[in-house]
Amino acid sequence: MKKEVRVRFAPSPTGPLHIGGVRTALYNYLFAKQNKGKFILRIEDTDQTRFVEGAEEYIIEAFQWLGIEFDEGVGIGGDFAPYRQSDRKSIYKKYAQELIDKDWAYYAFDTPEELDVVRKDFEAQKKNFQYDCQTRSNMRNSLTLSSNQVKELLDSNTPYVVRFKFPENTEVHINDMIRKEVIMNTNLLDDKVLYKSDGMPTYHLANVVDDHLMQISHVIRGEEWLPSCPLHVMLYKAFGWEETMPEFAHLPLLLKPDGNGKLSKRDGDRLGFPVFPLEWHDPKTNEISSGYREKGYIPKAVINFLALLGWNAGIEQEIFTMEELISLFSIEKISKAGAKFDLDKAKWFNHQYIQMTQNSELAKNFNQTLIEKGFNLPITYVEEVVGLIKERCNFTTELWEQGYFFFTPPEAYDEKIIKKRWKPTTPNNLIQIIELLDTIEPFSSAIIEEKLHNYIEENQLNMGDIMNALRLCLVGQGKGPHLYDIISMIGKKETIERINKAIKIISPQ
RNA sequence: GCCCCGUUCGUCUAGUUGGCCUAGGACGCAAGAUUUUCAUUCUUGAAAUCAGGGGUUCGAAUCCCCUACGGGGUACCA
Repeated sequence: MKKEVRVRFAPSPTGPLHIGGVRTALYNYLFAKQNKGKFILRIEDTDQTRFVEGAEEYIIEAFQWLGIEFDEGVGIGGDFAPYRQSDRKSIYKKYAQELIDKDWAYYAFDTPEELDVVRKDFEAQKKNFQYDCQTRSNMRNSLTLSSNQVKELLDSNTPYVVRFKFPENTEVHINDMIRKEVIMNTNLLDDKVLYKSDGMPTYHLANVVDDHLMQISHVIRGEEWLPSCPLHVMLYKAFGWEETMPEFAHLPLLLKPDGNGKLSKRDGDRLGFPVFPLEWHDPKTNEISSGYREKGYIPKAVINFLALLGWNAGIEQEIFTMEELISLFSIEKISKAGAKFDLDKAKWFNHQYIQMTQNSELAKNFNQTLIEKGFNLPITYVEEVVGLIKERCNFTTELWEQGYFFFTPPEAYDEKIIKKRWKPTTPNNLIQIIELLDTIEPFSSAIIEEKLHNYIEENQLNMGDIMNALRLCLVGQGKGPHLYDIISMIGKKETIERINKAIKIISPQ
């Protein structure tokens, strides 16, 4: 019988959720849904010194915005609660103790200061210190001290940590679903701290214990965890949990768009694109980092783009619904190399999704902006405007700059267009156009187009000059959708007013 | 330094059991078409001797080795 798929996303609440983390979560989600399994949110806050106010709430809100739902976890609950590691503090100690009792771990009394000294010493000799099977015999721990000494230290509340005791010269085999077999020798691995002197476990212990207790079937996480995976595998062995050990998949990293290296917060600020799903206000530094949501991205576009950054179904389709992603996803098809973040492609995806989004839905959000700006118009009007301008928007935030003229007259007139299209005869021609417009009934786009074209032809006027000058009057720039659509939308009265105003400002007599 | 992972157009990638690859698609770029404008859209094009070098083989982007380069790790951080 195949066991139930249970995967988890386990961020640490040290700040906003990085977009690479979003991708990791997405892959976990797709895998869980495809296998009719469970997707769990576990908060890994074992480092109390790095706790950041609001980070946990941010993470939950970000996934809500993205449309990624958890089945269990912080904020939802479930059979394996609690899901926050700080709330699980009491359960880890006995597991650390179990390892000590089984001789898979030991107490270490070396203080951070002492370790520093040793490290500096090694450095001076151009060597690298590692607390491992070679060096542990020279340190202050329960391996070198007598049991009486250890008992005394413990009884007198001397701070200690618990370290994993790697066996010497043993090969650890990892079966990674993406990279296949990876082998590492324990002689090169250090005796990682499992339990800290503050009474909290480290990631390594907590992660293995919780994954076991929560019956996690697959661990899908970033590549940065690959080097410590042998420790995790050994921990499962030490606990005697090999039978139910999850399968591992280590994802390639998201790289910065220019040059190389992990995508970081600074890159976003530097290159002008968000690295976080939602805008983040740092409570300590007061710094603001931009978010996809505030920049006008459609959540589905972000999902689609992210899914394809490191994974490919092997078909030429590029636009996928979440349902399609769920059915097509496979861990085996995840690429091994890191992927550079491509801003242009993200923009293209967003453009595609804006075109696919219903006008009514875009209008709902756009109307908020309009209300903030003091425009209160029927939603049907806003919907019509959206329909006319959305194809020229890459981001929903561009709706205003692509369509302001449907709501308010231009405040300025583009000098370049004036130079190119505003001739000495223009004002007179426009006055005639006004007279013509005044007679048009019904004032619909098609009729206006017909009448205007006829007029221009009959009077042997230059179509380009007239049309562009007219556009300048109404829009203020050489851009925008079909002029006749604009004219009919804003109405006869407004059109005529704008033409008169433009003539007055551009050609004052 | 040491350990691990990786390396196909500028970018994301297809290519998974070696032959249909004179290496395909998308973004971006260039040119053209459409258009009263800006976009959109459409067409066409340039763009990877598959990191380099050795093998194995009738035949390698695909298998093996070496080198180079890139990334990750090397904390009482996750």
